[in-house]
Amino acid sequence: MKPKLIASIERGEVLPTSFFNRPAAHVARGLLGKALMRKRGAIVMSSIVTETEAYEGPHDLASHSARGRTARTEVMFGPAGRFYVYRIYGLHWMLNVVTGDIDDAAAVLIRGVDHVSGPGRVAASLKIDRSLNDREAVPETGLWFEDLGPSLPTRRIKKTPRIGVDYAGPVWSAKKLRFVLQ
DNA sequence: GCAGTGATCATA
DNA sequence: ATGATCACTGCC
Repeated sequence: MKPKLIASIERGEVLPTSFFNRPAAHVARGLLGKALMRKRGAIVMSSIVTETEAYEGPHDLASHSARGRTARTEVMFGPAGRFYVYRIYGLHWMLNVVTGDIDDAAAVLIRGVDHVSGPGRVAASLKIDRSLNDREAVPETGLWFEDLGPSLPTRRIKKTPRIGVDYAGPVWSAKKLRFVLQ
């Protein structure tokens, strides 16, 4: 399904930096049901976040930051509310938003919006690439989040292990840090 | 099931 | 410089 044009939907409040300056799991859960806004030229699109994954700090063996501070992961060690965008398998862009305090090195992966399933497809549908890396989630960037209203009831949120993180070992691959809007 | 695809990082 | 790995997707 194509994202709706902004003209046809109600506008919400821009999520502030403080929203992201919390533990990754809280942010991942909190982002479900929020609007992911994308502005390119004169076109503004709005998509509802339906699936996320939390990647905690360097102690989380599934997190890129567990490998230490590198050129790629540098943004994870920075302030909350910035995007961490990287390419995987030479093909797909992954969209994350950094969470927690500086040096927490945590982030949330956007895995699904509306009827778009899979993080690579999310980025493709929103025309997201490296140019968004290390940019702030504010309207001026052209990519940001908005709160549309009341928070979701817990029963609509399903928690499961994260996808594709077997390399993290039995303990961290089993942690229920994936959040899906039912 | 598995090929495609290339950046990234450790090793040298 | 070289090689392994990869928070995936699409087609068999």
